[in-house]
Amino acid sequence: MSTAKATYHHGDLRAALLRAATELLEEGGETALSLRAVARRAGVSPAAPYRHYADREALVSAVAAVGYQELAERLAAVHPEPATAEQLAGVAVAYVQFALERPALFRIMFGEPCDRDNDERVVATAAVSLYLRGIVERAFPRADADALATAVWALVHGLAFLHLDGKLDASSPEVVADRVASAIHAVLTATAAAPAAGGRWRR
Amino acid sequence: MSTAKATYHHGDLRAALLRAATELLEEGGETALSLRAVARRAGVSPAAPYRHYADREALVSAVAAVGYQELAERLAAVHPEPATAEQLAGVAVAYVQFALERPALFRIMFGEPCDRDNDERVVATAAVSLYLRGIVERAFPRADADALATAVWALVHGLAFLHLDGKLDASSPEVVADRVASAIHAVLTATAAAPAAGGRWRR
DNA sequence: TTACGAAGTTAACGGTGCTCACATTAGACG
DNA sequence: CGTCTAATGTGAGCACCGTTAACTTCGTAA
Repeated sequence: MSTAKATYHHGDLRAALLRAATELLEEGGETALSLRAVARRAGVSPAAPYRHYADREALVSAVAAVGYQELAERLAAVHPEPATAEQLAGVAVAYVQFALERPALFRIMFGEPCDRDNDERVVATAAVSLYLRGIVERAFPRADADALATAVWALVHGLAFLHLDGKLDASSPEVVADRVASAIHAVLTATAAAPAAGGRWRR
Repeated sequence: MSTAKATYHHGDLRAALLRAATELLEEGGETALSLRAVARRAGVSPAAPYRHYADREALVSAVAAVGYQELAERLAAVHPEPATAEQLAGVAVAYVQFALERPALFRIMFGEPCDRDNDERVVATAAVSLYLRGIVERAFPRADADALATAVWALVHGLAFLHLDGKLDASSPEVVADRVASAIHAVLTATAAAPAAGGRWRR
């Protein structure tokens, strides 16, 4: 009762809109996230949101931004400072599970063109990127950190999307976790499996 | 002049709709691909498409299906039967470049929930999957082919999306090609960069 | 030739994003 | 304590969307 007065204009729409939008997204997927529906749920006229968000895109971006934050927290919760390949795999599993648990949110975050001028978004994704880079530097100190961090992010990101799209079976969390872990294992030990003994990178 | 009669009902809508849809997608992105606009461009009433496609989703799926085919051809054109890590990298670059050249199409193909009951779609993606698996089996005969093929697809797919979303700089095709190649290189030689000499997978 | 069924049309419903002119009111300033 | 202003919410309205239903056209097979 301390939060909103509820008597005058509204209190703080913007926050209410953001919350309503998140709920609608969770309940009905991206299509359910219409500006009018959000306004309806916030108990306000269809034009009111435009006082706080330039357009639908801006509201969606705001939802995505909190999504990035939640993803970052989720990853950090797995291991504060992962430093081995197995811990890296654990983080990867968490990333994919996040995508599968909240598919609509994940698609909002990554599945559509992102307006570059949304600060929250770029900051948040930079955080994810840095976190991964840290892991890579600790686990593979002698590697090209930039390239490897990019590769790891892409690998994990791709696994998330392929599961999300039904390209890979995602019927149970266990099989997903297994597949993610073994994919990472396979790729990190691929050189050993190349035909030329030792499997050096040839050029 | 041999193709369409243009005198009677229409000739073959369905094909014309598919073509119009592809054009609109290319010109104005996903949002431009409305059933009404497609009908307009095909010179037909707004309700006509429903004789050939159950709903918008069905038409979009059809567009996606030809996208899968084109992607498959594009990859096959790089190397008919890639068998080394470098050739694999070449295929990866082609995959990412396809995504960047035709972003809207790529997003249609992968960026939204895919209805499982569209045969064309599942067949086409199976083809891509098999193609990659073949490469992996030839280049890394001693690896777990399933796991490694999955990992490679995910890696490449993730690289495509991260570039598409501006998470990675995609300003010029050259820097993209470089990044993709070195990411693959990095991940395939990661074990050698692990702290424990030899970099075996620990458990 | 006629009757049928596939393919196209028109009109309409409810929903959407967005804009503009207007009403209200919180809070700063005299 | 009163007043003015700028922010915030309203209502009506535009153009568009997907989808459906009832209707018309017309090639084709009996």
